[in-house]
Amino acid sequence: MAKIRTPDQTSKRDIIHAVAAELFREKGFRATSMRELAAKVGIEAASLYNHIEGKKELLISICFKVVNNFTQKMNEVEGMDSDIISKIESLIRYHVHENVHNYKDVYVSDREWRNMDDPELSKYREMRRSYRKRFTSIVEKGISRGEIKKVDANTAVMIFLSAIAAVDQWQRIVNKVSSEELENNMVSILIDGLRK
Amino acid sequence: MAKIRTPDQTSKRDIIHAVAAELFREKGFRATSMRELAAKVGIEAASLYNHIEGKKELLISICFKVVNNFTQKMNEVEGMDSDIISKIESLIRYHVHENVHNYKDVYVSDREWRNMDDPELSKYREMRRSYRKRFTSIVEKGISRGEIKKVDANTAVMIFLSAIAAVDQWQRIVNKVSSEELENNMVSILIDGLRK
DNA sequence: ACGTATTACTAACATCTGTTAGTTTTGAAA
DNA sequence: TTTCAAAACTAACAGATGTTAGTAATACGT
Repeated sequence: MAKIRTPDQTSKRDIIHAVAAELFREKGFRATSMRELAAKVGIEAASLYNHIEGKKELLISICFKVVNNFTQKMNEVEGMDSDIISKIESLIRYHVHENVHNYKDVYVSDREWRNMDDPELSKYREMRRSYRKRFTSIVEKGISRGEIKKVDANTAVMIFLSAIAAVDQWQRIVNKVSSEELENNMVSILIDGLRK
Repeated sequence: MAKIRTPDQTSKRDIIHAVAAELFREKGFRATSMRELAAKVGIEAASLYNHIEGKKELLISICFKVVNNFTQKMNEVEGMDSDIISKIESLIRYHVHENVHNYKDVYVSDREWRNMDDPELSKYREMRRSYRKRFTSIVEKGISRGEIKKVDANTAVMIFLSAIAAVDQWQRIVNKVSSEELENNMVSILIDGLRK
């Protein structure tokens, strides 16, 4: 026999997934062709199918990798023994961190998930919905405990998630300011507002 | 001669543009076919070309309509004789209003502009960049006047714009809460923060 | 009612798409 | 060196795409 499972540090499959995330982010899922992806990997389009199952599978894999990470973080935070503001701060910092250090996958998951089909589409939507609901519950608990002023919890969570999701669009800022500084700025503005 | 310029209240061209915005929003520019657009208008695909120049022209028209509106509003606000917090509040309220009442065009302009080509693409990017810069300048003036606490102005503007751009994704909230209530919630959270 | 500009239609084009079939090359275990 | 699975290649498919050409229907000013 020969060439049995070469568990290279980075398999070609992983390379393809990484390049796909890069292209999906730059041009969008639909605007990225398998021939273009293959060229960037350095092989012919047909050869991709020795490593992956298809174009849609690439998107599904990226989207669920991201959403699983956030769900896991939410599990951690919910189990924390701390005040509500600290929990929210933890979540904001994690979002910023992921959007800076894992921005390709996160961006694709945020912007291109519409291109999935059922049943994955439904499952993905449900996971996102559940995440937002858990986030909202934390804010509401903060309000009832008096740690947070009375605002619409849904609106607050909407602001957090969308503001953070846009971090990667502002590459200039990310380049100028360090990730940590960015986290601090966002926490300060979101939690304490603008007014002096 | 016959059929000279029928200035109907809503020309077929306007209808096509409106339906296009609806489809581009729902499925994305690339995923929307001219045959699908035509079917929703009630004609054949080829007939569209009696009214419009092509698919790309539809996107260009939508994107610049939106960006021109925001630029005009910025002109107004810059000319206002009021304190900085009021100016920012005006901009936030205008963004929320547009995102609720003109959400199809705004969404397409925000999310699908990548599908334009040069020279429109460059011009569009420059207009957005200019708008953000002017917004940032307002925040910075607020800081130097002592109306606003010392935050990174770029980060603050990023939070505003992205948070507001996501309003339309939260249809449940928009449906439950009135546009005015939503404006008030967002102004409160963004300007005064969460902490009690 | 007539004439004509507008608008709709059918048919087709050239191109691009994701994917499959079949074949050859490659590279490590034996 | 032999052997054979892994992985590359070429060629082609079937379908969708935006758009054009050519033609028929339509509706309005006269």
